[in-house]
Amino acid sequence: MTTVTRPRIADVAALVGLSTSTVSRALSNPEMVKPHTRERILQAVTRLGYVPDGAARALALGRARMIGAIVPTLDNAIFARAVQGLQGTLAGAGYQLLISAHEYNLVAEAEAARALLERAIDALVLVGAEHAHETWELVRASRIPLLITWTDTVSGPDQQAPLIGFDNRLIGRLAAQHFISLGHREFGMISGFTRHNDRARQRVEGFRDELAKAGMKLPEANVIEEPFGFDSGRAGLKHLMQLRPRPTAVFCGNDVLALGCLFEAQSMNIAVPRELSIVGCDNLPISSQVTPGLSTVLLPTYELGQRAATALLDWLTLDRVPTSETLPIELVVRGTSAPPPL
Amino acid sequence: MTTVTRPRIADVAALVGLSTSTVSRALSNPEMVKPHTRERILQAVTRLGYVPDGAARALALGRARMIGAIVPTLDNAIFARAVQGLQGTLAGAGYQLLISAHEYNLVAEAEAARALLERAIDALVLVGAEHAHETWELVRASRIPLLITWTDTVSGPDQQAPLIGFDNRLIGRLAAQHFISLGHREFGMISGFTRHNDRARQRVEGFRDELAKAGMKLPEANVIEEPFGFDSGRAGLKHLMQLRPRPTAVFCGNDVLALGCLFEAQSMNIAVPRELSIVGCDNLPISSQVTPGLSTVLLPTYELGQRAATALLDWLTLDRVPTSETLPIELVVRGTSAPPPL
DNA sequence: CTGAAAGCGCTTACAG
DNA sequence: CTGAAAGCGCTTACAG
Repeated sequence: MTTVTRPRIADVAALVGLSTSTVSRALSNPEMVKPHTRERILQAVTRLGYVPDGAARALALGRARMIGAIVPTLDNAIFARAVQGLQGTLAGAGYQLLISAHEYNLVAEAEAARALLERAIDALVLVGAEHAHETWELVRASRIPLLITWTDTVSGPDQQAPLIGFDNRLIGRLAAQHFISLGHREFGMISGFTRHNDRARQRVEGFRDELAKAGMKLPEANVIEEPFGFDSGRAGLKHLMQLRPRPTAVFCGNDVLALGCLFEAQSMNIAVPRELSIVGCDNLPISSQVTPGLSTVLLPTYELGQRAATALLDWLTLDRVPTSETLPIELVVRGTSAPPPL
Repeated sequence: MTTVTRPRIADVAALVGLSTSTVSRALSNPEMVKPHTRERILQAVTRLGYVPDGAARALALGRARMIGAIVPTLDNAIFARAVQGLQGTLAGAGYQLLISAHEYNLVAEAEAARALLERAIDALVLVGAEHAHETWELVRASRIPLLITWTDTVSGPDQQAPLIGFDNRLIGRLAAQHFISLGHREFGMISGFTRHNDRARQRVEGFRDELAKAGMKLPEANVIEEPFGFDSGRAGLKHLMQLRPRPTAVFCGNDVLALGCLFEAQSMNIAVPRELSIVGCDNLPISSQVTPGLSTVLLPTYELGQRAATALLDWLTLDRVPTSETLPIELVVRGTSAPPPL
């Protein structure tokens, strides 16, 4: 009883006078063991506080019931929420989540991928389709299922990983259509860094393309790239407001930027929406709370996490390769939308 | 070359004509292998895309270089941020994070604990000192290091896990002192559920005790318990504003509640801070952005995550049991603070 | 500096 | 229904 190391399956077996085979079965395939035997084993398990060793189990079974996920950051509610959806659904099916963040650094992402692959994950979830060459190689060599999220567009020609995500170009197009329909003619955009970020890039492209279709331009100078964060939204607006002609409508790559932009407008005494319209992307909980409410493109990110989880589970347990999927998004119009000033 | 399973250490060994022992050493203890041999092995590793099997490695070594962490939710920036700090620091030292959330349900927490313990974690991080009996038993039986965070107060008499956290009573006391010094005499509090949440409970206690010291009361009816969320902050304020005498100062258990409270005050046309003062807790990034800025107790949660990580690393690698630690907190006064109306 | 062999703690055909 | 034995893929004393 005064063991200093944790109990092993052999300790349980010894206590009840049975073989480790039977104890193992009682735990993994209870129906293969006589009820009475099973009872005694379960009691011994509780008495000793026996918890199976995951490494040994994973080695014997060839799967660890762990999923790896690498996200840009957890320090943005939108990813935290998606991870929450992913983790909760996986846990419900007996899978645990190994999580890593790379802070928008694709080299760090590759290192994270290696670290996770070295820990016996059964599958890997990545955000976006743009990754370091090494990341692709590692995943390919490991031969585990890879699921791409957040985008519905492959980046290389040879990629065949299933995608569950959003049409990021459409996000920009929805914002542009909205502004155009309100009558705006001068536009600005505040984006996260587009380098190594396909989602950010596509949002800019979609916004610009839709404007072009209507015969309007989004000059390079009117697109501000900043790291994500409230202060970046603020700095972005300061920049944009110095341009002539001054933009009357600003699309922000996500709600954090858009809220920073909104707060800065208030600091600068620019009336929103009378003088300036703003559209964000994500629909964070806070976005409907602020005054005026933020117009934004709603992304169902919690559902994304859940869908990614179920897709992965189907893949792993039924060997059914998921079909790629584009989740529906919609523009939510709130108080930051109005026609341009006369 | 057309292997359908991933390469094993034996494949690498075969390719270079050496034993698996040598390949293993080249990877784990490079200095034990002749440089030229090492080179050849590394080339073979790259060529085959060999990544060691984590389960086998963990079984042989007796440690998996994985840490488990269970938090109430990731859907609150404050925990997401702490997890980010924890994960980043651990990854820097070669440890990966297995994460789980229990949505403030201690039974779910116990299940999560079991699930993580079954996956060969080297240590476990929990939030708060109040847990299901089963959780304590599981951790004890597993004999792995346990680190308690977010609080600096043990709950049972027999607990000896190190704690790295905050003085949650002090949080409430700081709010009370602040309100008292402004001249308030009628108080309200909006708290998360205190049942099974020692942090929330202690914040209420600290607030109430400090008021009592100054000869003032916080009646039961003036403490509103709601789940965490903006809407709860809103609902809480609606309740409080119906009380007579009406509170002029409201302390909220966290910033999400406080912001909801602030937004509702604006909806109800209650002037903040002229008619109502509000203090929150956490100092979320958004709290300094809104107008008026939210007065709050700043908790260094990112640092908490980092400190927890380094403490754990010391414990695991140097066998140095961490000493418990109370992280410094401070009241940040912003626009939601003012003397009561005459 | 390198290799053969034992061992980490499970699971599961195979036999009985 | 139960047990003896092999095997999962590594690591590491031990020998050379």
